[in-house]
This record gives sequence, C-alpha cells and structure tokens, in this order.
Amino acid sequence: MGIQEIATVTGLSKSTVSRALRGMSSVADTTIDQVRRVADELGYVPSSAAAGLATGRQRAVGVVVPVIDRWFYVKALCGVDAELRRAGYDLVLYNLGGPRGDRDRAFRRSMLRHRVDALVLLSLVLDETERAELELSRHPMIVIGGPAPGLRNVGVDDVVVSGLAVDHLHGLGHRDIAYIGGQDEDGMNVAVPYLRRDGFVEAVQARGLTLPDRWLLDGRFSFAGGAAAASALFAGGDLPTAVYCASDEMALGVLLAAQRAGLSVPGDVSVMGVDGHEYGATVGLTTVAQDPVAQGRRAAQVMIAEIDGAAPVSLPPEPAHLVIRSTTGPVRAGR
Amino acid sequence: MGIQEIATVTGLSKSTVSRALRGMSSVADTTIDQVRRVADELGYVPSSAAAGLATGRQRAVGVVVPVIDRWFYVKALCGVDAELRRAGYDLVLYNLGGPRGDRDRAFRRSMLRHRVDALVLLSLVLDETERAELELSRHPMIVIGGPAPGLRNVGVDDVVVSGLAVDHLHGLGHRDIAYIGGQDEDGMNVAVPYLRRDGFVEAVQARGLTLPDRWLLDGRFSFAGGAAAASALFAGGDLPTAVYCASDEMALGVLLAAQRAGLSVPGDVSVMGVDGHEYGATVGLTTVAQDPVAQGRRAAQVMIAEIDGAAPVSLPPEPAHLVIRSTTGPVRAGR
DNA sequence: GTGAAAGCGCTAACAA
DNA sequence: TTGTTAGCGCTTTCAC
Repeated sequence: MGIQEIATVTGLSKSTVSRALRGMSSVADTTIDQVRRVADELGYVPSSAAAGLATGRQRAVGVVVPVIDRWFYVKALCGVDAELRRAGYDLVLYNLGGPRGDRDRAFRRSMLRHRVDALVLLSLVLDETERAELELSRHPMIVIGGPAPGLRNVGVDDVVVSGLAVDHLHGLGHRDIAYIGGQDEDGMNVAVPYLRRDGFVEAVQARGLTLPDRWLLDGRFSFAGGAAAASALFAGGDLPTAVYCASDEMALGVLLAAQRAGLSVPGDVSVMGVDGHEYGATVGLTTVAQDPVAQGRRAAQVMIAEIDGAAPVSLPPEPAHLVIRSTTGPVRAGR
Repeated sequence: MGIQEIATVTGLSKSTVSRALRGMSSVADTTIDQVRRVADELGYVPSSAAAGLATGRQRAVGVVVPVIDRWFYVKALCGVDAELRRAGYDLVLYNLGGPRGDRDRAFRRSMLRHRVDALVLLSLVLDETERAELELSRHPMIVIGGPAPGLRNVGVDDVVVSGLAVDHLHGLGHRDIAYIGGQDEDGMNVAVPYLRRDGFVEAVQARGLTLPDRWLLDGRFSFAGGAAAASALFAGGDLPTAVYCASDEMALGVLLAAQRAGLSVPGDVSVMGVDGHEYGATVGLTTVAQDPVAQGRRAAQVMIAEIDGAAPVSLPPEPAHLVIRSTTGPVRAGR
C-alpha cells in the first residue's frame, strides 16, 4: 500500500522504487517498467502528504477569491485551473465568502498551512495585516484583476478600457453618454470600478463633452442593478444617446430596461459594456472584451515558474479590445 | 518555525505543544495560553502535510467538476465551500476540463493521492474504470445532481420537476406545449436532461395532450442554444402556446427569440424554465426553482460526517418548487 | 498534566 | 544503476 510494499515485492530498495516511480533517468528502463507494473498491480496510490513533507513542495497552488459566483472569477479560475492541470499541480480554492465571511480565520487557518506552494489572488484587496501575514509565508503570489498595493497583478488597463469605449461611441457621433458603474459590494477589487469610471470621465472630458452628474449611475455591477439604474435613467427626461456600462452584465440589464421603456437599441439609445460575457454575443452587445481565462493562465504560469525558482517578473497589461456588435450605432439625426 | 521551536522557547516538550495547539483538555489552561501566545509571536504556521502524514487525515475534500463555468456547478461549489469552511476543511478543486480534458490522468494523478478525505462529484457520470478506481481509494463520496449508477446522490427529482412545470402550464389552459432541452455536451450528467424530458413527455401524455416531434427541441442547455431553438420554432407555422425549457438559461434565450420574432410573452406564448437562475428574477421568468447551494452544503455535510466515521446515509430528493412570475399566463382566448 | 520515543510514507544526500 | 541512512514536522502510544 506504500512504496515499501513495492520495494519488497520487487526486491528493490525504497529509494530505487521512489526514483523509478518518478521516472528518474538514473534508473534502468527495465527497472522502471517493472516497478510501474508492480505498483499498478498493487493499486499503489502515492501520498502527497509524505512527498510534500519530504520535499517541502506540495505541488498545489491556492486560489483566493472574494466570492465564487461572479463571471470574472469563474473565468479566471478556469484559466488558472487549466494551466495548473497542465503542469500537474492541484488547485486549492480559498473562498473568503464575501464581505461578511470571516476572512481572518480563513487566512491563518488554511491559506498559510503550507498546503500550497503559491497563491493566486483574484481581484483582491488586502488590508495591511493580511498582506503582512501573507508576506510572512514567503509564497510567491500574484493578483488577477485590479492593481493591489504591493503586489504584482495581471489584468487589463481599466482606464484604457473606458477610453476605447468612449472612442467608439464618440466616433459614432454620440455626445451625450451616460455611465453605469458603481461598486460590487461582494468583493470586486474596489480599484477596478474607480479606474473604469475615472477613465470614462477623463475620456469624455478630453473630448469636451458635458457630463451631468445624473448620468453617472450606480448599477452595482450586476444584471439587476444595471436594469434598475437604466430604468430610473429612462424614466427621467433628457436622455443620453448612449449608455456605457462598466460591465456586460449591467449592459444586459440596460438592454432589458430599454425594452421595457419602449426604447429601441441602438435607434433610440446605444448601449455597450465591458468584459466579453457569453450572453453578450447572442444578444449582439457591443463591448470592450477582455480575456479572464487567459489572465488566469498567465498568472498560473508565472506562479509555477517562480515555484521552480524563476525570478519574479513584472507583467504588462493584458489586452482588451473593442467588439462592435449591434447595440451601438450612429446617433440618430435630429438628436 | 515548527512545533519544536515553540517547545524550546516555552521549555515544554513537542508533545505538549502539539496538544496545546489543538486545545486538548488534558493540557493545563495556562499552558495552552502560553503556547498559543508564543506560537503567535513566532509566527508559527502548522504544516498540513506533516499533520496529514501523521494522522492520515488531510482535512480537505475534493470537488470534481466536469467543467467549472456552468451556473449549477458554480452554485453547488459555493454550497460545498461554505460548509467545508465552517468545518475547517480545505477544498481541492478537480476540474475534468470538459469532454476533451484528459480525465484519466486527472483521476490517477491527483484525485487519489490521499490529498483529500472525501470526494464530492458534481453531476458526474463515471465509467466503469473510473468508478472502480475511485472505489479502490475507499474515500467516502457522493454526487450532486443527476443520479449516478452505484453512487449516492443529492439532487432534485427531475421527473417531478417537469411534472410541476406541466401542471402549472396545463392549469393555465395550455394544451400545446413545446419542450426545449437537449444535452449539455460539456459534461452535465447525461441523466438529468433525459429525466426532465421524460418527465415532461409523461406529464403531457398523462393529460392527454398531443406532442408532435417538432415540439421537442434541442437547446444544448445554453442561452445561445435556447435562443436558436426557439427562433427556429417561432419561424415555423403552428406555434405552441407555451414553451417549457429544461433550464432557465435556455428559457432566457427563448425570451430573446420571442422578442425578436415579435411575439409577446406571455400574451402570444408563455415561457418557463428550471433552476432559479438570478437573471430569471429580474426578467420575471417563471421557473421551477431548485437550490444548488443547499445541495452543495448538504453533500459536504454528509461527507464530513462520514469522514468522522458516521455511517453512510441515503438521501431524500432535494426540494424544487414552482416560482410563478410574469412569463407565463393563461392561454389567450381564441387560440 | 507532561515527556520520550516511535513512527506516518516519502525524498535526498552519500556511498557503493 | 542501486542501496543506506537520515530526516521532513507532526501525532500518538506509553510512561511518569
């Protein structure tokens, strides 16, 4: 049931069996074959605890998420997972469980238990204590999503993202553009919403457009929130000709609200989002797409390299690009 | 940096420190306090590998998913996670990576490495070899979602689910009901789609309704698939008065298709789904809701109990209930 | 209430 | 190419 059994059955020593099992080149091919065969017959299952204890490497990386059920996190998780799987690493998922989750305990209790060799933090903002605690653990770590003080991150440049969106709308002749953003209370990196909004405001002002306060709306980064914000917007007088949403989910909500308000899209109002959510493709939503799966892969690659001793690298922003579909169009003559 | 340091600093023995750290009652309270204080000062972090090796318990459970980015799996994962966190267990995520993922390797390589004490399989159908291999590992295991041969499962009764839907529509006067289902290629338990469809066919026939083949459509369990199937349906002549979808995502697609076809909902056609997807609430989708988070919690509870030696229990079906919103209504007079 | 010592199953020098 | 010998950091009898 352990390496020892195989040793006695084959008449070899534990060490040779261990080496053979790992296919080390210093072992005779015939020996390797024999050991593997016997291992199979015996139904041998390696113990990662023992291996980990002996080597100090767990062959696992931890992924820390503020909450699980958000489009971005799920996609990024997929990417991290794919890369880890390729490299033969296991993935330990640490969910902070939202703002009400007991982060402290989660931190000490598990993440630091030497159970993982590196940490990928999804869009996470840590406070001082948390950072200090993690630093102590000397794990390589990286964050995906918004920038985090003192940690490297892989992610798009959110200011640029908003610039791309405004470019597109402005190019279509839009001068009256509303923004729906806000904060995702359950834990999106607080920086991202600000960056997208600031990028928007900047871009709009750079083009000399006016931006009344009532066109800066809060959609809580959710479908329902986007719908609610847009309903309010559409119910008032003085409509914008375009609505830029800081996420596709909110934009989908805006589309719903427009339909309910009897507004045609893009006839009466153009709508666009950010992300590249699957639903967007089928409803024809124009968006600034990013690739969170690729970001996840990238982060995992970097972590694996550093576990293997590579020097920490700094990372350029990930690409984001405009995907023009059918929810944006030229501003209607007469408006 | 280990238990030994604490021992030398406090002048106690390794064993006492170990006991104190775990708060065992045979240790003097003062000693416990002292040990804990010193541990904190030293920044002690326990090694789960060492503890696992010594005890044979990893305090971790594995969750195996066919793919990650599906609503149901994500929700169930949340539930499992919440319960594990409560109990101080870690969650190791094994993603089979869809049908093209190299399941074999995934199985042997990681899942069985004694890294976890139990396994929660999400909506998974295993082949003989896989089952045999897992059985060998002697882990407690359970599946969430569709029934799986030879394994316990927690999940709704999918035949009943479809019955509830047909009940509702029939009660509104609908006699011409189409069904959109199909298979989710990327790995949903193949049994679930069949059960929902069979439940539908059964219920419809029990009420003496006719069901032409062309009203049994394939929506691939996705938003885009539902939209495509419904577009085809709405483009033909001889419309049903209601469409029952085996998932909310497909139903959302149907809503989109109806809008595009110029059909009013529920005026021209009633639409309903299954699941309880968040988006459904904001668009007003009638559905048969289930609670995958609760199912995840339940599965995790059972696993934890069995790790602690509880006898395997068998589980009653999880509840599912009709949520009537605004996409279903009485069949229009004259139809 | 505490300590000494023997592992848990593997890897990694160091020899041979 | 293979074997010997120590551990990795913790838990757990068994004594005291």
